[in-house]
Amino acid sequence: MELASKYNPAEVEGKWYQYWLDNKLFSSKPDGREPYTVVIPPPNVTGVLHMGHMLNNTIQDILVRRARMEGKNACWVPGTDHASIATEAKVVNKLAQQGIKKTDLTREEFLKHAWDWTEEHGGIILKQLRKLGCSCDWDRTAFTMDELRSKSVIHVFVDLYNKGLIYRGVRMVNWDPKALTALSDEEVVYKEEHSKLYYLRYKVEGDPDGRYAVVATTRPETIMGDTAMCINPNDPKNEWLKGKKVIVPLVGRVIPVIQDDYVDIEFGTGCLKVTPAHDVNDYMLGEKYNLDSIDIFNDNGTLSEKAGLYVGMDRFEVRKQIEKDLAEAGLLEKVEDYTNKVGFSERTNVPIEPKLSMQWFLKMKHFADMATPPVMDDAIRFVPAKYKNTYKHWMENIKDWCISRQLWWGHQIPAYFLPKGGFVVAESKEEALALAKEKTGDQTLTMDDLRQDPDCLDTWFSSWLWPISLFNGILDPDNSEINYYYPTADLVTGPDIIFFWVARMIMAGYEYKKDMPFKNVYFTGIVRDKLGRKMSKSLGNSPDPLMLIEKYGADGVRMGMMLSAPAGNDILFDEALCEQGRNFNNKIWNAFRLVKGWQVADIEQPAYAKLSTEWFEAVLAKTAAEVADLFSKYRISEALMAVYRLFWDEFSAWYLEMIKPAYGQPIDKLTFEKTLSYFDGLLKLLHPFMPFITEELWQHLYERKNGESLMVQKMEFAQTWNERIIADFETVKEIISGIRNIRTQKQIAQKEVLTLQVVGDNAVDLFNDIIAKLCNLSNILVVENKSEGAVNFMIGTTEYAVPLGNLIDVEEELKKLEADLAYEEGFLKSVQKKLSNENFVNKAPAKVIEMERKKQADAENRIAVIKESIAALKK
RNA sequence: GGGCGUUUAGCUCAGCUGGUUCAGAGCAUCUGCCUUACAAGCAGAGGGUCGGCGGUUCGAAUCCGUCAACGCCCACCA
Repeated sequence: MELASKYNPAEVEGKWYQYWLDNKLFSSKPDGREPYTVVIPPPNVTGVLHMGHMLNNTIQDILVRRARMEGKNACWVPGTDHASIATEAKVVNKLAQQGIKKTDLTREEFLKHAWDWTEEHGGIILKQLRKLGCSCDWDRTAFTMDELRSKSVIHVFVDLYNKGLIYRGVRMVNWDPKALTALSDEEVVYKEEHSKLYYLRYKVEGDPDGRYAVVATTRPETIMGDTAMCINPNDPKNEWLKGKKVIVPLVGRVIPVIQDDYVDIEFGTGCLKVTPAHDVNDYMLGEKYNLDSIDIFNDNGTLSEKAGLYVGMDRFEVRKQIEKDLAEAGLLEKVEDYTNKVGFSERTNVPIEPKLSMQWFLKMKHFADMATPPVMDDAIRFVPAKYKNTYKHWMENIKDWCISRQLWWGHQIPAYFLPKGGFVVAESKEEALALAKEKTGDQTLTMDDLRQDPDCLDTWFSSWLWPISLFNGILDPDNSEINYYYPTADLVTGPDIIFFWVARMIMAGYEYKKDMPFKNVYFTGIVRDKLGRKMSKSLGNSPDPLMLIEKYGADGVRMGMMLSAPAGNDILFDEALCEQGRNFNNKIWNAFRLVKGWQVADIEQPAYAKLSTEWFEAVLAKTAAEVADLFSKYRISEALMAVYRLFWDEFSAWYLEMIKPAYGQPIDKLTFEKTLSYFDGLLKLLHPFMPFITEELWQHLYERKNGESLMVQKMEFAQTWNERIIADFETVKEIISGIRNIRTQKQIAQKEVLTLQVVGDNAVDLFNDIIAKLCNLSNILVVENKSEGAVNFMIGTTEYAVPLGNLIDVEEELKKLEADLAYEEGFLKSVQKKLSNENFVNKAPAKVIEMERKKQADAENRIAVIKESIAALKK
């Protein structure tokens, strides 16, 4: 077989992916094996692949492929999320470009557009995952709004309502004036803003002296909603305002001065304007003191009729205008610069408006109580564990979840309003009608009399069921699939959705399966560029993943991602890492070319080759065990590094060089076959990280039958190994390095044959042939004294020397030896100091003292050798 | 304002309950090599008083305190 000197991923990746698909190797059905289940964090259905997905899905695929090779029944379920608010926004934008307003459409018309859009763009991202090599069971591809998932969501809503855990009511919610919907607390991100603090004058009603109170506010545009002013009862400077009434500037409304110790005496003037409709705290004050609530805003953030002033203007325009008007009216005391935190909508990035509105809520305490202990007790393991704290804190301060959204794209809330007030909740309109008749006693009611709540549910209200609903565990709770695949094994996701998704899945798991949804959660970091900046479209610092795959191959990119991705740490992505990945592919490729290029002959195995195979066998087994251990700790990038070094250093640089036959010579059959089997083992270890190149080479390693694949080979390695040979060979490596170093320093070509002298005892003489081979030595001799004109080096306490005759530079050699001597003497001194310290000798454990004594003896030994060498040179 | 985390070579990170010359790895850098698998390579080398200060200890990168810088999460101070 002729192989190019460079590996070309493009030629093989598509071929093998199709082969895996054709042979149904990703497919999973319940059987007698131990299941290993992973559910994909469903990407937005209309999204495209970005670097975060690349990282996340690479990790999942590595875990899944590894588990599959460990003999488990691996099932990775893919799917997409309808992403209610994000998708609806995209559709609205697209319609706007065509000159269509959402408000001009009926719900049905709009949903038709949304489904068209979903079908057009939907699933692109899943196709892209195939390019990356993801081994998902595509036959199981699901969508959070497909029939089964939708029915599950509706069923759960009705169930929780019947359990009394869902309620409807008017509450202060986070209102997104752009998306025109309520949001949950988690969908609000607080950002620091440089704004202004306005000091407004509120004249005291009927005050003969025309006195006024000053109120500091960041939102002067809300004064039209003021229904009280509040002071702290213990505030002496505002004592005079007690029991008075004040006049809202410009508006002219007379409002009472109330007292509550909520007010911070130190802040501003100690006077607080109270706007119950537009501030969460004011709302609480309003409730407490039974104040009027005037909602001055329309849903889109413009001023409503109720404001009386500035009607129809945008809230931020009003802020500018009212500042001028207040100043003109002499009602603006002063304006200060001020920094405060403003809540923004996570999706539309506009400032949130606290708004009183009728919404559906889920009571959360019940869920938090169930979901906290398993994480704290590590029944569900978080990697890294630090997120346990975050989780606990959120659970302990949980608030009810606003689950209704004023959107059309999503699961419509299964509540039906009755003609004469009230509502019923049911899974279908038929059931709703029956319930309605029962509730009202009115048997003449028809379907047409029922009006379904137009709102839909928060996206996360469907995603929280994902690990269950994927296996139809909601509608058919005891089916064989859910019983087999649930609980899933590992969840791989970002810490940014720990509350949105992870926590809530745990809640749903215990509510509906009485069990955890997954055993381990691996939190990835955020992918940043090499300067540490978040990747974003606007910065243009986010590489296109598909271009990267084209350039470096999927295996190269996967390795690039994994090289710097410890759990929980942000990863600083640098294309150079993909290059490293590609180079590694090439290394593997070329090692394969070498091995497969050998002539094999039926000759006896040379002793050095036998020893080499014994050594590598030990290294392979030991590293495989290390890798398994690292995987169990989810230290995946370290596992990759261990395999990388095994292949590059131990196998290619050492082992292959050791057994490589001389030019034109054949290799013995036994060594060759062992080498192929090591290659086979290496490919298995590598396969989860780089599936394509490993499959390509595995297929060529031996004759394979159609349908066979590395993907499903058993990852099995010896559990014990010869530790002694590994340790001995480390010494051998040092000896070889020492000789190579001499060659480099003295500029002696590899072709020139040298000899090696071992002064005293040769502890690793078994390896003489190998040392001679790798260093081009004619012989290795044990001597009592090294020859004159030999350059020496020490490994431990053994001296090695290479006779060079008159090649050596005496001056230079002396200099080097003097430096060594100085170092050794310094070292000896520090050891002696330790040993002469009574405290140390009395208190340190015997083992440690013994160690120090050995250090001392060794150092003395080496010093003697160096001094001897110096003396010899000076002669 | 509260909580958590990080700080080790130019970069990204290991270093578990303090003790084998423990200060490591990969990349990058430098030097020499187109040696018949691989220049996307081979061989060799340099580089850090483990953020600062203080403490515990015979002994601290490792434990404690404190300060600093950075990052993340949470929080209704207008």
